[in-house]
Amino acid sequence: MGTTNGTSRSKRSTIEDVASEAGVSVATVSRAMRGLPNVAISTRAHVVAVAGRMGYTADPAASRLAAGTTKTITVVIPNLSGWYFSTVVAGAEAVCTEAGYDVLVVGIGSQKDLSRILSEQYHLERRTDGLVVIDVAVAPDQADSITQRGVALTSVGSRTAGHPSVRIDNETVGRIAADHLVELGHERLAIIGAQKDNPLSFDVPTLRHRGFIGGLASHGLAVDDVRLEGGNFGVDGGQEAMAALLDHPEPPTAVFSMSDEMAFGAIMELNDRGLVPGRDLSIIGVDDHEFSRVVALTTVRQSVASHGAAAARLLIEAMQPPDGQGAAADGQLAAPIEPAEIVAPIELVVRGSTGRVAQR
Amino acid sequence: MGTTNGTSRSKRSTIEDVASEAGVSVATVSRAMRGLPNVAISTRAHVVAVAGRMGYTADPAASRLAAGTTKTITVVIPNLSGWYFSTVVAGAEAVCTEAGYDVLVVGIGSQKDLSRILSEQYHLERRTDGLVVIDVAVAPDQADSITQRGVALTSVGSRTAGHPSVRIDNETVGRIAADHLVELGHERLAIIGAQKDNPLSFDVPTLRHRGFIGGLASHGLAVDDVRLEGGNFGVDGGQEAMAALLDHPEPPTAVFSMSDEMAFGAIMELNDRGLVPGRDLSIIGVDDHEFSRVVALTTVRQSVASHGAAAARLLIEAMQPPDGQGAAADGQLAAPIEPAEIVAPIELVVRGSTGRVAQR
DNA sequence: CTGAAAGCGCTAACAC
DNA sequence: GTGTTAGCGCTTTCAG
Repeated sequence: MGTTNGTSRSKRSTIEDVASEAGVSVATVSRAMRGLPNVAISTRAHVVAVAGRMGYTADPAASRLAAGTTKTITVVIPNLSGWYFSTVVAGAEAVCTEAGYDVLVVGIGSQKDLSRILSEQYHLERRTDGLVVIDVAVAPDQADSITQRGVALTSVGSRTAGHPSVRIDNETVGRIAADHLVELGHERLAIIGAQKDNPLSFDVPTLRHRGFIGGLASHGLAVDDVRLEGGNFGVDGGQEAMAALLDHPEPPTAVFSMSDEMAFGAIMELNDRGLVPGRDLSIIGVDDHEFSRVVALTTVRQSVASHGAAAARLLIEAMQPPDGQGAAADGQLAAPIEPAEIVAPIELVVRGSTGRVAQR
Repeated sequence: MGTTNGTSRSKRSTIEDVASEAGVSVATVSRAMRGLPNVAISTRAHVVAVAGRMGYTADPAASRLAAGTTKTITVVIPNLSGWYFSTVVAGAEAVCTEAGYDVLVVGIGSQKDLSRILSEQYHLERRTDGLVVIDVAVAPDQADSITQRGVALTSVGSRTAGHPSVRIDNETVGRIAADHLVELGHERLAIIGAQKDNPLSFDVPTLRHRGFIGGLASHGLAVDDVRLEGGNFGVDGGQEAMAALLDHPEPPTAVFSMSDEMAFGAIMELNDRGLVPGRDLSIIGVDDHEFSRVVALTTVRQSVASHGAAAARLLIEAMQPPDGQGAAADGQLAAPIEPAEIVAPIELVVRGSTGRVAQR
């Protein structure tokens, strides 16, 4: 008993099916389904009901082509494995899915991959409505080109000028670590994870380093004595760094590891040498990795999952059409609202890996 | 100097632009770009060159609509955070991206979410060409409906009848653990992570359990003495389970933890009680988690990242058009090729957490 | 408030 | 081999 042709209900229903079934035009169905204005309240109810009964939903591919909007958010990360990144992604994914967005994940192995994504011919704007960029440096001009193409941008871990971001205050992280260690009486200190080279940049290691040094200074400690070791933010790097530190004739009594993962490696090295963390040598990390409590690592906690969620929310918000109701009454342009910059809380979590300086 | 209209090169070029610029029809451009047959070799070269010069690439949204194919693969997981899942995803993502597929990630909190994805109106087939399902049970009829909709399916962690899969032999996992412990002289054993209820199913805990028991039996050990504790496969669960075991008047001398993460929790509990793993009580896990070596956990290793990569490859292979060149010479139907079922290798990794039974 | 019609950019028959 | 021409299913002016 169909309206137009007698096709049985085997195929997936299209907007036309719904239109004829509801006795309205496709345009009306389209409006009704998307909550656009200019639809009689009763009409809308009817259409929605019919659509529901028929199990109709707009074909995403078709609406993408027609509307140029994708209902998709892309998460860009250096690599998916690794606790930090996957946790952030998990937080973001939950929010996006909840809001009806598909979540695309792309791993950026090298800076090259980034430019590929950003290149004209990748059709970024045809694939996604917004980008959540995690711990990837986006140059200002890249960022602008992204938004000019109609793609929203939010970063977590570092800020991108003019765009929303979620991050922690990395200098304070360093300062908290320094305070804690100094209060325990330590004076021979070292850092694992420091970026030895460019000491003026604004990247995470540098900021934490600066904060740490600053913290020491404010306690009247000489900052030149702090030994630095690199460490690629992985377990291996941490272990090697600690080994190097311990091989020195006069090893530190406390070390600040810029990530928990490196701290784990450092702790392994201590164990291997029969030293016990918190007694023979104090170590403090950053993150509060899920595993930190297993090895009783003192750390500066950040709640990574919530960072991802917050970033996703900012992004979704940024993607809402510029204005809803009251178009600026007077002729003034709406003041270019400052993009939200969330500085997430951090917190010292004291466990067994730090203790009073051992008297020698 | 354009061919048709004088629009400057400001807008992204379409297939028509390329066609007129190359002096051929859009159909030819389409064929040439996609490597389809029936294009003169010289024409193809020319078209590709022109397209390259113009920075042209097919708009994904448009080709999805027209061709019904998405060049997108969807990874379905219980949750993204967690070492196991994120590692599998990382492996899959790398392969998919390499092959030119976009990677969609969807977290399945509950069984409900799965059915949502699978429901008609989600237009699964309009969003993705294939599914990699990680540790999610897909019912046979669900699986069939998926492929009937033209979406390929591969699972990792468990097999789905009639579809490619990547998994390990979980019974052997249990057996290896049993062998190791028995060889060290242990006789009072326990399992952490056992599924106490449905002992006949084919899920992972059950299989490992069965293998473990079987292994003991083949050494002539009574299987009824094995204490079972649940444990949700997380650190907390492992800790609680170990606590329960130790509170028993006659605690085991060795325990088989069905995952490394639970083993970590168990080790915490041992530490808290001043017991040392491998001396006072032996514990063996499964996975070879990246942190297992940090706590010297003996474990049955599986190489998780490669599982994800392998699954992605199987999927991509399965999505290739049924046949390329030599259509079956005689009238026979091509034998319905058995879907590949990869049983990945596992390996005992002995570290410090297991040792000879302590003499009391 | 609603409908008609013109595309969105590409692919896939079908002719030549 | 190559060109022509319908659509894919939806959104969006533009009239009423």
